[in-house]
Amino acid sequence: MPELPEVETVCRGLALKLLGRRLVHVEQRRANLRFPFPADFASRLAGRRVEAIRRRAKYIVIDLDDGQILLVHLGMSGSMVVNEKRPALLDRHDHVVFDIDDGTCVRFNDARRFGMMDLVAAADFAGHKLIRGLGLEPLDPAFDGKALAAMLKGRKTAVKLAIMDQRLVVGVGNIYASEALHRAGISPKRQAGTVQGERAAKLAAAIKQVLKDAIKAGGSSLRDYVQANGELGYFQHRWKVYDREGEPCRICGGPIRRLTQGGRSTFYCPTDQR
DNA sequence: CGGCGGTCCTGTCAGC
DNA sequence: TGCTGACAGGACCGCC
Repeated sequence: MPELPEVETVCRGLALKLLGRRLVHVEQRRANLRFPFPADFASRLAGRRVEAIRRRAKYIVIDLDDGQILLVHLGMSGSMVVNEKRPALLDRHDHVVFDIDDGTCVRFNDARRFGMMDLVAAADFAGHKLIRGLGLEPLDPAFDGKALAAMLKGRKTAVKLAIMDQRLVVGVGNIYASEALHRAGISPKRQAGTVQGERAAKLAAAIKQVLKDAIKAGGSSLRDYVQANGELGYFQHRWKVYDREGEPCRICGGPIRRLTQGGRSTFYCPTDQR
């Protein structure tokens, strides 16, 4: 899925198009994504004005004028596509279509359907099942070496799995986990609890930096990601290690290695990461 | 509580 | 060209 920088980019793109606008019509085109849609989903959204759009972890959080919040997760393959007009032909994976009061059209497209949408009263948001257990935002100043060391302390799992654990720190997915560990010079296999002190400070800084760089670049993307503004031409990031198995490390020139952790691919340089 | 494996679903690509 | 299996950005859930 889009990781934190991609979700941030989608939020910013959606805000440009939707802030202050009304949803004149919403079409829900199937009964469920990852979860069933809430009851009367489309009718509860029709006529609502968008007051704010923000991000929490990898969730898009849309405040509406009646005190409801539309919660959206893009899953692995979800995207928001904005068009000036509603297209004559929809894609088979366009699951929700929003018609906006200025005539534009926003479609939620998600081939794998690991994404989700829910409607929640603003007062119940913090206690929402999917929100309440989330960890620290990595770009929050409170997320620093000390905070990271405290959350990793005593953990026997590999550090790569730990920094992808949304209960500890949010928004770091499979790509940026590998990238941040390479930047920090830490092996993805290292036991999480041993990342303390200077190492933790370095890793926290590296996580912040890889995320910031990607946000600055407009969000990086892979093949089925479409920016919120609907433009194709998506950004090709030059990863340092991700998806570069066998290619030369940009630091030492040695081959990048791949391994499997928690069922997912990890990429790293065995020379520079310890 | 921590840690691990299974699971949801479709699309794409490498290899035969 | 067609088939098959592996793999793809997530994360919840149940089990030990």
